[in-house]
Amino acid sequence: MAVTLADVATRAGVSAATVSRVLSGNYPVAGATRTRVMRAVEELQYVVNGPASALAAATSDLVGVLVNDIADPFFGIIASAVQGEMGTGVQGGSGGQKLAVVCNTGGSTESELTYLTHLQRQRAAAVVLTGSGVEDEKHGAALATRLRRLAAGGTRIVLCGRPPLAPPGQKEGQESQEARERGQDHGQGQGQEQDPERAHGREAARTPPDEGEPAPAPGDGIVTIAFDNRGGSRRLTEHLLSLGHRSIGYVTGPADRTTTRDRLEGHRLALRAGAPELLAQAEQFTVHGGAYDRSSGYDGALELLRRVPDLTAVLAANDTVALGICAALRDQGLRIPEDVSVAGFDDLPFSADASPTLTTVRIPLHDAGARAGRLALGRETPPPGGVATVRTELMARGSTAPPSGRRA
Amino acid sequence: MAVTLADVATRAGVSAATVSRVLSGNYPVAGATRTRVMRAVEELQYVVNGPASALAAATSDLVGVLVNDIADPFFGIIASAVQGEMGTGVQGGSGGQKLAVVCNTGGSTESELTYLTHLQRQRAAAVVLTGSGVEDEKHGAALATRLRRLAAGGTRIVLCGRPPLAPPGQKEGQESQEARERGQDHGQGQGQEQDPERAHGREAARTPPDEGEPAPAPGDGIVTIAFDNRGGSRRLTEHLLSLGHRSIGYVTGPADRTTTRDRLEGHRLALRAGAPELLAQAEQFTVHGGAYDRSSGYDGALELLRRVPDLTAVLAANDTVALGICAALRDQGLRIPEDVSVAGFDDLPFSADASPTLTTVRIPLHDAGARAGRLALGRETPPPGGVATVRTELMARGSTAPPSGRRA
DNA sequence: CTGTTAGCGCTTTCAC
DNA sequence: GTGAAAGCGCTAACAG
Repeated sequence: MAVTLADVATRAGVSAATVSRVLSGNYPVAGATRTRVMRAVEELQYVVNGPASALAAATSDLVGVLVNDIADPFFGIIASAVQGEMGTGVQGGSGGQKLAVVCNTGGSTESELTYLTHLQRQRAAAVVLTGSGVEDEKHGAALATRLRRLAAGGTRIVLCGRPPLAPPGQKEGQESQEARERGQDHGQGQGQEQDPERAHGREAARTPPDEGEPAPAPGDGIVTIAFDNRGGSRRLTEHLLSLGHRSIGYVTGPADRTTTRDRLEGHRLALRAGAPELLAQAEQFTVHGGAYDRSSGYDGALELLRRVPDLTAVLAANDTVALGICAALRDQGLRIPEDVSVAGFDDLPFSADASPTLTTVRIPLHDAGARAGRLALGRETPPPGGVATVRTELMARGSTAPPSGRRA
Repeated sequence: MAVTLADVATRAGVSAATVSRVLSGNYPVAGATRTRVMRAVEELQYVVNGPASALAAATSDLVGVLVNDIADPFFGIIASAVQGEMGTGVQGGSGGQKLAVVCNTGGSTESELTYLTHLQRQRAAAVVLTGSGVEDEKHGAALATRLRRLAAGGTRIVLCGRPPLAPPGQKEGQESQEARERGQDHGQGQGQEQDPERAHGREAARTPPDEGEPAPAPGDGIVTIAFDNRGGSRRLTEHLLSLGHRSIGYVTGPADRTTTRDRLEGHRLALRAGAPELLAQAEQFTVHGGAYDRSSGYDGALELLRRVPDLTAVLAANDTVALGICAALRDQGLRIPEDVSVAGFDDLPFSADASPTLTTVRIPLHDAGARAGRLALGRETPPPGGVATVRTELMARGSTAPPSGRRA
């Protein structure tokens, strides 16, 4: 089990320090010596002892990636992109490569905290938290504290796909409340988001862009790549409205998630602007799904049909839920989109191949994940204010069409 | 960044050794002392330094999970199951929990080796290699050597979804060659696999089952959970044959993968047994896809249609490829299954919801992954011979039907 | 350019 | 039961 640095040193006839220098490569060493050392390494099949070097150097090459559900392609794609930036690709070298640790929280807040502890134990170089956060007052505070402590300890923190942390002193949710208000008067619903950044205008204005060196982000150094869920959802509902739908159901994601809230808000904003008369009965048209999964969509659609027999369109929390909705509708003998239109969210790979092809909102998951990865490595300058909002794009496809008045 | 064991010790008025004992819990400590220590830990927000303890204890709590493509649900499901066994769930404790590190190799052999090095550096407690291995003579040897060295160093190795390593002295591929021969006369094609274990009969016979203590597996201690790809594929083709198809195309996965080979073999076995006259033109009906992805299916189907205009059925390397095939077929104005039947493999979640629902072969990915996880932790006794083969099940659904003689 | 010298923070005998 | 002390294997100043 052994073979240590010292063994290599002896074998090569040099000191341990020299071997260390050769291996880490960040120090001048004579060519001949280097060769000799390398040969000894080869012969002895020496492999660095990670823990020992992490201890001595007080740094580790671990980067944690927290995901809510690794079996869900939404997270798989992001995780894959993050990892793609770690440089452990084909280049085989031994340079500054990091090891991305994908941690599956299952959406549980405790699990999230537990993993954070693990990563803190390992003195992780960075942590990327992906996807929807949980909207719990208590957890939010605990999480924020923990993250800031980690950041203070030198671990880079990147949030990807969730809103930025509320500022320290501030009450949970207050920030988003404000953004919500502003949301009402932004965008005219013509597909193109005018300025997603404005949703976090105040944050963004706080500090001027850092130029040059990949510096720690402003404020607490925690960087955020948010998704414009609200805007995308709004445009999606506008699309339905413009097709002539007036009986639009909505199957949401889990109640306490930021993503769920934002998407629902976007939907309501569109209604308010384009068909305010529908707002009164909004609750009746909304089913709160228990999870971002297929069965949640299946059951939700059934419930919706029960409540609103003349439904002409259903919006889903995401593409997977939409698939479940489609299955339920079909089982009820309804055709898509002739009888009922269906739309998802995320534009996962299977959505373009579904039958009919699924209307949805595209989030550039891969790009966002890659950027998060670069940020985590400090290879990219953080956006001004530490927050960037990623645009989303309406993908109008075959599963939505004008209502045909099947019954009524 | 600090707060060390010593700080806690001082605060609690005990020695560092005592704090260590309290924290690891595997040593008698007076109740009062324990309480005092715990309080100090709380107050100081102490978090163990992983590298330091790993160095001192010469063990780590990392478990590596190598996957070919984390964005593919096939791997996501397995990884999720493995991680589910690590016990980092809600139980929050600090006991023998392990941290599962999901590593995305992208199917690259170098990347696989690189990750193994990283993991070895970290002195990982176990490594789980999932999915199809690459059939390269050179790589196979390098990988086997590396794996055995890791195993010798105390790291548990589990292969999940790929065939067992060839015995040390033996030539690559020889083992499977033999199994292949035997495959020809096993099973009468009636859906139920008679005895998948027989495929590795020789291995299995080598050593009697270990009872009692989760002992290191027999032989080199490397445990394998293989999937019965060949049997499943065979039954799938039999299904098509029994529906009356005689013009069956096949879009394979990447050429050098064990999974690709096994599934193709199963297909050929079924043909040989049920419709030997088709064997002669088999090559013409086979398109070698470049990857396990959608576009590979799309392009493959187009090519197949070009070669064989009167095609009545297409088999896909997996479900994702099948989706691409469906898309291509539809784009050509063909109906599924009326004009052409399509079948996939794996039974990923979306397959049951596809339209039409996809005929495929189910692999119990979650169960297999969970078992691999338990094996990796030494919480389950290895199967006799160190190899278990997981059964696969034909899921006949809506995408396959008798040929209708659309044209001829 | 290379060797020497201290630790990094924790675990673990070995005494008390 | 608890403390003292000796490293685990490596890195990072310092000297040469």
